[in-house]
Amino acid sequence: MSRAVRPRAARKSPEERAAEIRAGAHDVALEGGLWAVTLRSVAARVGVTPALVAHYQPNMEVLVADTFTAVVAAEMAEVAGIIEPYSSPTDRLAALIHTLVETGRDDVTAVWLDGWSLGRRSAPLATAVRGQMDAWQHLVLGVVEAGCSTGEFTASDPQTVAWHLLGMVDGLSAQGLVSYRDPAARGRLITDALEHALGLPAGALASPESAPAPTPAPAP
Amino acid sequence: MSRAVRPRAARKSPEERAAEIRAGAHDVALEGGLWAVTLRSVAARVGVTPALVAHYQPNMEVLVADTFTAVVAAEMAEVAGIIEPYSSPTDRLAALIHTLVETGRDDVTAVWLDGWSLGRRSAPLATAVRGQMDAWQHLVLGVVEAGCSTGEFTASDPQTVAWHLLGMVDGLSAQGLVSYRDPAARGRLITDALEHALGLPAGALASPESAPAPTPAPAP
DNA sequence: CTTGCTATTGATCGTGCGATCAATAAGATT
DNA sequence: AATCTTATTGATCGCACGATCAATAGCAAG
Repeated sequence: MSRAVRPRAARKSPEERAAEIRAGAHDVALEGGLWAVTLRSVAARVGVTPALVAHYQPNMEVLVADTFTAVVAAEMAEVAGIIEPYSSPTDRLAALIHTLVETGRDDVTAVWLDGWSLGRRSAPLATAVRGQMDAWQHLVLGVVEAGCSTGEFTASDPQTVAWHLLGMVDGLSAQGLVSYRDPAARGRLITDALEHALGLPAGALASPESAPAPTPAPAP
Repeated sequence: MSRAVRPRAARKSPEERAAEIRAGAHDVALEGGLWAVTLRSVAARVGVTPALVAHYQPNMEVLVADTFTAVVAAEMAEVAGIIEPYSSPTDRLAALIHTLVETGRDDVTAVWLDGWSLGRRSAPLATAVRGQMDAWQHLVLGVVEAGCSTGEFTASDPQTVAWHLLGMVDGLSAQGLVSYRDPAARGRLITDALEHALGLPAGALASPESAPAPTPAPAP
């Protein structure tokens, strides 16, 4: 099989090595949750000694917190990219819900759960978690407010609606980790509730047509 | 301070000792979450050797799963007892939401989070978690259906409403663990959403009068 | 008082954790 | 080619985990 002994790691610039370690921690977190992010697991993933990982980090508490932020921020950027092509706030919201709830994202959900759980005992992590929750709130709020501007949505308090959506997504995603009900049912529950909250006709937030409205790409 | 050496534990009947261990695990879980439920921590809590705890359990996986069930079932029984005295479904629902979200239950919330998280890797725990989720669904569904019967609530699908409520409670409680917003705001978000979903007038689910309608106790 | 049953213990094994530090060797500089 | 800088390592510490097992000691029955 694979060789039992690890060759000495190539010498790299501190910046490059630090980036590798961050990436390794990222991967480990997606595979095993934040609890799995340990000196040894990250070192093995990067192909390096645990001592080197320790050398690049003040302590594991901050590596875990930073990794949480990286994982969640990356996911948010990805989702933002997915919904961006849709032209109307309604379609964007539908795509957002569909993406979040119905396209297996258990790995990121597990990271969120660990963040809330571990955050009780790690101040840096708790701060990171609150920061990402605010970022998500900001993203969703933008869509809701846009819909209110165009008149598509009817909501007296967009802030509350955004929070409502995220609260349900968080709760139902957590439930999904132990296979409670199926993704489609979870999606329907959320779309129904949101259509209600936004004064939309039933079905308005059902899965958007798979091909997003094409945004003509500017010539490079 | 306290003596450094532990006296030999008194000899007890297996049933009694097993009950002590269950109780010890229960306490440990409430204090530190399911991750803290370990051979050594439970043994220390009970005042006994780790080996004895191991002796009474097939392995830690099942003790953790059983402890989860015990903690959550106890909480549900407590909540059921709190809302029972209220006479109308509306008051019962208001009391339920108020109790769940606005009276610090971070300890039990942490146990839920650990259940979802650890449940990914422990089959017995995952089963236990699903079982308790069903139990909660049953409790809430009873209240919602009662309200529909009396005509207080207008809901086409009580199942969905119950799930909606629990999904939000789970999500917002998790958020609360890292001090995201305050309990009152979380409660308001839920009551507003549910009043909407149940066709209730605004404010109908606001915190019930603190003194529940007295149920005449039967003479013993 | 002696005997038998068994609840309880102490010792121990192997694993994985975070962390530290002197020693090493790869690459850049001269 | 010799020298310097520093990225990387190996060794090690102390701790906590789950698990196992022969030895011990408390209690009840005889």
